[in-house]
Amino acid sequence: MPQRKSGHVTLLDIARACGYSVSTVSIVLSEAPLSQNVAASTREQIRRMASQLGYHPDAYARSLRRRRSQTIGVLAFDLSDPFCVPIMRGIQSELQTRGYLPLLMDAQTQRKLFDSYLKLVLERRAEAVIVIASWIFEEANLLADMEKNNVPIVIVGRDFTSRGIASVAVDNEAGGALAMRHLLELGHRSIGFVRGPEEMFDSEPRWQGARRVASEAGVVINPKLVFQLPDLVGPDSGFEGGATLAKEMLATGLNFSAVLAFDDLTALGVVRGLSESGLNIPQDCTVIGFDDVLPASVATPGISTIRQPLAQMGSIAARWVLQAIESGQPASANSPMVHWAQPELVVRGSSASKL
Amino acid sequence: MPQRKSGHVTLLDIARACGYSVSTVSIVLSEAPLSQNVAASTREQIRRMASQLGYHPDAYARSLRRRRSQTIGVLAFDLSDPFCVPIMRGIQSELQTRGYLPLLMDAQTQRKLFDSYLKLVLERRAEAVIVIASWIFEEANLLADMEKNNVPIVIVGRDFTSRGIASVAVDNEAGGALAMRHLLELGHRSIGFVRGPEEMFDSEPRWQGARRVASEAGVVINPKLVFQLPDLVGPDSGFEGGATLAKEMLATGLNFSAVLAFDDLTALGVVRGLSESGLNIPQDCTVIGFDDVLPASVATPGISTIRQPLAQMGSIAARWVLQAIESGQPASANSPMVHWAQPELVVRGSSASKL
DNA sequence: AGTGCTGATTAAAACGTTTGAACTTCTTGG
DNA sequence: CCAAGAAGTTCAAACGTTTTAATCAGCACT
Repeated sequence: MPQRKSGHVTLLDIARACGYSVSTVSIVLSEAPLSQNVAASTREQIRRMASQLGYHPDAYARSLRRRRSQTIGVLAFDLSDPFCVPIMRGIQSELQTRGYLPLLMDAQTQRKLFDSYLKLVLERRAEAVIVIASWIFEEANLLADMEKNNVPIVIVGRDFTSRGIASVAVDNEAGGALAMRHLLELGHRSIGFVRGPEEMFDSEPRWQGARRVASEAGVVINPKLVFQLPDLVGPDSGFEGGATLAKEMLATGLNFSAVLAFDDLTALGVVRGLSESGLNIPQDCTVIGFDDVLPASVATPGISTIRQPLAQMGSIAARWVLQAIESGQPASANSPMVHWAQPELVVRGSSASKL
Repeated sequence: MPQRKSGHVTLLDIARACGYSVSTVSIVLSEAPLSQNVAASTREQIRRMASQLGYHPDAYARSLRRRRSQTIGVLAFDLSDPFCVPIMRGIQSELQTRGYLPLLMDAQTQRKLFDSYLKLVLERRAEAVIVIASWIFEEANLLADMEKNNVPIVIVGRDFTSRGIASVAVDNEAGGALAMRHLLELGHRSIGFVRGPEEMFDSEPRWQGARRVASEAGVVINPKLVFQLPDLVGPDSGFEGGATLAKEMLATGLNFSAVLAFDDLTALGVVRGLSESGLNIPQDCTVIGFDDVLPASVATPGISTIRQPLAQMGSIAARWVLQAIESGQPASANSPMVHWAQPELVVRGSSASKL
């Protein structure tokens, strides 16, 4: 075991150990095109020595020289949102096959942290950035700082094309429509709604979709049964809100046999609120959510929901940034691209036909 | 805007732009001790120019030169396990205050991926590694490769001191005891058990703790009511298993008024199984889980559970590796350290007294 | 014997920083 | 008037790679 000063084996160590130059060793170990010209015996010897000494190339030195970090920043606004992980996995598996490393960061819903990570992404010379916007958030200067250093950006979970950023998002309108159609097919006519908070972008189109389908079917929505979550204070405040509003809904004294909730956590909140008031789900009221996160499937009854193809969305975002890197264009070349992912209805125990 | 060849502003660019040498610029911008000797006016000028050009120091060049990556590898075996995220946050907030960057990696339960990330950690010259072992996993060679390059390791979620690795884990025995005591205090005497799968380390001590408390109270456990989950095929197969075993438990025809489940997902499975067989929770049967993950709290009824102080565990692990780095010792100096985190009982709607 | 080729190897420069030592110029005390 | 600091700045080497161009031996052809 050679005495190394800085704790890590370098090319030089190997070169000395087997009597070749650093260049040769580098060429062999990095499998450069030139390595075909290196004598097979030499290659063999170098490789053996490398693994014997436990050599691992220094990514810092390599990236510095190659001027490529092979790294993509992935900035999640709130990793504790179960929504994020599948997206990340989609990204990760796409990047991996192409030899890129995702540099994962969790802003923990803190804007300050988000900013500091943005700086970090620049310092670490990430070749592109993917932002997972599970939540509300407004970042105009994000655009400024990144675009200036021409680092391609794609945002997933939110349509930011109006700000000139390529976006991958679920087709909320279609999802809202899907949910409404399901309720109508079950025979429900008096339906309560819990819309998302004002600040949440997803909310409006979901509502639009639901309303469109209702009016197409000639069903009127009683505005007294339409509630809206207050602005969120935390990632899981949808649950509390759902429970509270469900009770308010009952308090109106109006009849309803189904509730369409903004998302799964809200739906779970609604179930809680209704249950605490003595109702049985789904016998007394059908409840449907949106997203299809884990808690929706393991609750009893399972929550019917509109599933987002999260992994797929992640992998599209990844493909886009890679493409942008390779073409040298900013991802938002002329007119920023947008992909609307198609959601899917998942029927579970919280659905029942109207008798 | 100066024409830069490689897309990024360097110290040289700034130096040229304001007529000083690279050294001076470096000294100012990196706030080296020498910068006190630099004229205030010079400092001012350099800083202004730097921010005007949008300079961000190159982490690669810097780390190369300083021989410190300021990076800690954080290797999660399965990020989709809700268990991981709070731990990561604990780690992250601890590291952040000390100026380290967590290099987050998700092995997605794949051993192959895990190995390749281990290699990556070495290449990226992480100064230490924290492994989040949410799941079963056996890595003897982990030790070999890391320890050889003397990178300190701490594992959280599992006691690996027998392999010479510092570990932070919950005190499962105490947790099992806590759960059992809760059931006894509610008056339950006939209790069913769903133990964790053979391969899961956590399972045995939880069971020991529960049994100890039972025998101390003179309560006998009917072995016919003790079930065990089959080996897991996926991270959420605990749910399926719980549902199936709950039905088997009913099929024994034996009486029981409470079930102690291995973890929250299993408990949710049990609730599902019992409900499908027509029982009401908690009136007909109390159910308690372990971990306190999100789905347990938002289900209706909420699942009583034993909470692990996950964030705290993460931050202890982080403190340990930092300490190891600073002292130059491997974290597992002589005898590897172990911290047993104390769990806490959380009572929710799935608990009811025996009438 | 010179030319050109091939096959194997290497020297040296570069990537963007940091840093110990050196170099000025200026002050101050003797 | 000189020695000795101090203040402000710079030189140059180093960190571990990659890569271009060069070297060198051997060999075949005119």
